[in-house]
Amino acid sequence: MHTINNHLPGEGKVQGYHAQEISLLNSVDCVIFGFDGKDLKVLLVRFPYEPYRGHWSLIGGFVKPDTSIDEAARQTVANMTGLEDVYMEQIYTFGEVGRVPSERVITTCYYALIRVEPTLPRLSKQFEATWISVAKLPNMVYDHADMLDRALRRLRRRVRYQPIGFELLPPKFTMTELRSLYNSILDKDLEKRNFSKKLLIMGLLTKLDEQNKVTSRRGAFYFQFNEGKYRELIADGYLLEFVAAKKPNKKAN
Amino acid sequence: MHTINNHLPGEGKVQGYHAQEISLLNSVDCVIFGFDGKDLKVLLVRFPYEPYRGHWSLIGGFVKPDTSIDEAARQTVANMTGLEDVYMEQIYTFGEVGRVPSERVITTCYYALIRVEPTLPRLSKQFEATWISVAKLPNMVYDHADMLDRALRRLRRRVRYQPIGFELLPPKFTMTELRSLYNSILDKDLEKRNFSKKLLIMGLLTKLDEQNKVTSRRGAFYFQFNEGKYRELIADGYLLEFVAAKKPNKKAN
DNA sequence: GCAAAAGTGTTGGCATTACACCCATGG
DNA sequence: CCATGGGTGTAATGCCAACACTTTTGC
Repeated sequence: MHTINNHLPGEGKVQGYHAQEISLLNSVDCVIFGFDGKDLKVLLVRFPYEPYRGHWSLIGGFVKPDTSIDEAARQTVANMTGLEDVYMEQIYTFGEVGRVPSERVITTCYYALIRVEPTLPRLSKQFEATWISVAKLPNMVYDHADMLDRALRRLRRRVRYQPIGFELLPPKFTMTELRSLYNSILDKDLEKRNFSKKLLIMGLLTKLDEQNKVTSRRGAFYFQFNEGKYRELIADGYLLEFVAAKKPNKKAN
Repeated sequence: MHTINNHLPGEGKVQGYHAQEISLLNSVDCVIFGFDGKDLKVLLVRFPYEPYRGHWSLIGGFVKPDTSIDEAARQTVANMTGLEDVYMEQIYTFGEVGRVPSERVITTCYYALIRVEPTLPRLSKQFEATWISVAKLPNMVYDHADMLDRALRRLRRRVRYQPIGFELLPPKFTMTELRSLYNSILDKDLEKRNFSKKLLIMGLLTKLDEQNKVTSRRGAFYFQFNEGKYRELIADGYLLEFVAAKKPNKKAN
């Protein structure tokens, strides 16, 4: 690195062989996905500055000199939702020159997977943070629509060979809830029997004695994600697609 | 974005609501993959500055205020190889605070796929640029080993459902050359009959009349990548894995 | 005539799909 | 007793992996 094409008059205070380089603004934006039991949602806010005041926007923040970009993304999510230790993944860095009209900003986009309910009390006040269904997204500032698009495609792909979907559910969930989640992420209608069959055969779920009696008369058994089994599977080299997803998109859920 | 956790004393010259933010150095590093007909290689250089002078390094450059990061990566590859219009993909952005000891630098990593031979005359002088087999990588400066690792994993995954492998081959290639390429990327020994069968059934290859008489007495027919067919397939929703890759890793090639 | 690479067809097993009916319960 | 969602088994299909022999020709 740092070998070529990099000789401009310096402005910064950097030393050594970086001395002549110009520094730039860096930010992170977070696509916070949530699942409310029915639809896949993203957490959006109202942009607080002119000329885009009031437009929908992802949540973000600038990268400080003594903070890693991962940490900046983590803090962004924590500030907005109150949640720590959230599953996050870096998606892509947007570095076009004019993507933010007023300034050159390089923005790294992350997604986070969280559960919707625990955030609900903490939200709402800050910039009207709102859970919005990914099925009907509003217009957004800057290139945030691109970010969301990339995040969603990444999630859809990732969910097929890693059990990250569990991050969007409470620790205990019914098979129907799990399938409903996958249906809304993949925008497919996965076949009920095959879905549970596959998950159970792989051993990724532990069936509990407890039942959810709320949504049905009969009651539906709760399951837990079996993390030990998952580790075992990937250690053995299986990180297989674990959700059949071949049918063309019917109506989800 | 730009809503929270971002209020530090300003140093930069930015205006508006960014005024108090501090800017950082941004660079790009490129993992340039090449295939010499036998092994998958990366193009590395000798790092030119102390205290790492002479250590192996990826090729990179700083991001200028009026250049996008994609463009910076493109220029880096062009400067080092003389090649334009190269297949490139952004991999990941490395933003840990201490990853470059002397300075805070945020680096976005790309990979590029090119053919080895056309670069050979142009290389060598600049920082001893050298094609090195990915099978036996040397130690590298900073976190470049991590970059290479990520790039390689991305390539291995990508190559299974997008025909990017063709970018590493000349326009005309034999079935054996193609298989040899996939063998070295995936570090597997793909079965000869099944490999050609699958490719041919998918219609992604056009068989030419011409033969390569160099590597065998009998001669091997050349093929071309059928890009139209590829577009047709993805338009129809097939972006399937098109290389069988189940066998555990035997010896490649 | 033989070494060296190219080329090709068939089969068994497994995974995936598709499909329909019974169960348990609260009201 | 019935409406609602929960839960399960089987058969047909297609895809993939495994496998071995023939062809060509330069030397």
